[in-house]
Amino acid sequence: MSWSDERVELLKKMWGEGQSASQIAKELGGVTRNAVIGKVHRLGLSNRNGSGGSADKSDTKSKTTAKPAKPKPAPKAAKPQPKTESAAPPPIPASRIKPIIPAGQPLPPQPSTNEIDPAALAKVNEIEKKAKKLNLMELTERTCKWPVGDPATPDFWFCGLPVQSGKPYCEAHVGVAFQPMSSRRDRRR
DNA sequence: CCCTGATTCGC
DNA sequence: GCGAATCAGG
Repeated sequence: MSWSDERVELLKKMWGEGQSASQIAKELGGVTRNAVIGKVHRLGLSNRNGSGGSADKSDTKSKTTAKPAKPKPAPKAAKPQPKTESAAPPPIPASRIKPIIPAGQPLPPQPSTNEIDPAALAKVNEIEKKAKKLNLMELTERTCKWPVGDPATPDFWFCGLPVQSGKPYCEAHVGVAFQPMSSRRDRRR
């Protein structure tokens, strides 16, 4: 496989969208994430908004062969969140979350959507925009299994983003799924 | 352990 | 130019 124009385009697009190298590699097919990363570097893309790993990689002494030196060219000035969003009106119409779990797995406590941390909900709405939208078959042990939409419609899919820990959901969904049992104003009745 | 990106270096 | 191997970090 070579880097055809189209493939490079897709690479750029996805990288720009913040997709991970491995995800891009999967999408392209025929390449590994290393290939993607290598290409990204060669293309001169590399850091998108500072995030992900660390931009600072200390030089690694001498390994096997003598390494001359590794001067640290100071990057550009600090970029305070470019926020380059042109057309992205997130109306979020019927973005109702109706969690329904595939098999016998920990069910998310039906979010009442009114007793959940608003910030957490906002986060969910945001990540759901770039969810992988996997179907049941594509779920793996480490893809977020948070269901979105109505299982009875074609708009049903699973988040599919990388799960946070040993949990079944990604960070955002864990946020709304595992609300600290509190705020529950113990209203005896 | 899973993942991320970064870098190096033989091809 | 390419990307596996390796590195470094979360």
